[in-house]
Amino acid sequence: MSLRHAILGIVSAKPMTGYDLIKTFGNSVAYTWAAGQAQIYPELHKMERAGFLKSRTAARGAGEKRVYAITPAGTKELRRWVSEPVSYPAERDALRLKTTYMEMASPADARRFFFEHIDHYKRYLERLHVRLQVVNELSGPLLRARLAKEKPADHKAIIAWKALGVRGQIARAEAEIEWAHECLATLDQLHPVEGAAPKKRAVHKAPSKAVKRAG
Amino acid sequence: MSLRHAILGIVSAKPMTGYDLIKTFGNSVAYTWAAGQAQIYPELHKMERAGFLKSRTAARGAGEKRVYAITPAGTKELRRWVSEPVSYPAERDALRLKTTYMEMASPADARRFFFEHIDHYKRYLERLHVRLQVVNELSGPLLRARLAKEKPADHKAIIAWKALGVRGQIARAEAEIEWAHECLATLDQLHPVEGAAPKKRAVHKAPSKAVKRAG
DNA sequence: GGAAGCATGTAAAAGGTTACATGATTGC
DNA sequence: GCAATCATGTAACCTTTTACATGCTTCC
Repeated sequence: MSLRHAILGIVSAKPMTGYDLIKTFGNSVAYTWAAGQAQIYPELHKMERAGFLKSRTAARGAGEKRVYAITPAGTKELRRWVSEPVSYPAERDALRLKTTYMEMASPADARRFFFEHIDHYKRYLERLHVRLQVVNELSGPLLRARLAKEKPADHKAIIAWKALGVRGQIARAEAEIEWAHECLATLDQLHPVEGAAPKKRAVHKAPSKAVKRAG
Repeated sequence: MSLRHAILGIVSAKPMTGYDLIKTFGNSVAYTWAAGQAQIYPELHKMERAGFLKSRTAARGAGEKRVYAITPAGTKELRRWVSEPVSYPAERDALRLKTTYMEMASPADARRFFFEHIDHYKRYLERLHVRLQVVNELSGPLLRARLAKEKPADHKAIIAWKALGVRGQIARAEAEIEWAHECLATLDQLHPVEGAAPKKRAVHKAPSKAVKRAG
């Protein structure tokens, strides 16, 4: 149940509305724990009932909005969770499963998948590098709010751990890109492109036909 | 909905019972798509109703057991799915989220987490390497059954894709281990161990011991 | 007056986990 | 006889996704 703890982590830096929280989940936190609006509002209600959050109404023009702040019990729960061992979830990866049966797809489709894989993770990497810079330059408003609450002696550690979280995602993304290149290389060996200069050892295949096509 | 396609992939090699399928999910497939017994039996019923599988009863001593085989519709569905683009799920990683707030844990707890992370992925890596060897040596009964059904000209591609699926998981596990070492190095800088010789600019280097644990 | 963004919710369904529940067969 | 393993299921619960639903405020 980490959605709860992701929320506690965010509001521990600064009280905010559900809407603000949703935006935060769309930016910084999304790199490690994603959550949608339909999950966040009900969870806020549950957390207030459980005593981890306390809300107050604030003015918004003529109307009102609800601002959530962490309670001492919430802070305690956050620390408890941080110190508790993680349990590793079962592996589940659709593209990897698909790769296992990739001989059933056309070489063109296969090529497309791995290009898309590289593309996906390259774009993810770009956002991660931006995020890493934001962390290292302390240019994020939430991080600034957090640092303002903590002793200057602790700032170094706070920044280091945030950066390492991002670096972990970067490492994973880079591994995915490298793997996809490996897949493309294998694909080129299995199905040499007509007219293309053979790069390495050409694979000698007697039948010129493609492996197998859907149908 | 990849559970369905994982099942189709397995039974496309060889007809089997639900029980056999569960064992297979506990071994080979588990590396890319995990599923428990409580999911598999109901899914088999649904798939038979949908026409993707056909079951027949087989003798088991005095009793009976149910053997599922893929139908032409099932084969078609499998090929359709393989050729269909994947959609990337939202990122969700409990340890990475926890790392973001690791300054709230004690250095001892933090150290423990990353050692456990390394340990977890080292053991996973071991199983993956065994699996890779099984694939490359064609010593798995399911893979043999599959190859027996396909043209020898296609064998190379079938093996290559299975191996690449495993290699992807290996790449990811290795990236996790490297990252955890980076975290440990940072931890050493933030909280130098008493009596330890201070390294300047510690690069991620494995601590000589303690990474290993009895299985 | 209208668009963009602020703000807050609910409902239904899908997918997955944990626990419960049962009984036959094989090998020692 | 007993244990391990074969074999098949269900129930309750939790988490997440997709879609529906509403209305105010700010700025142009």
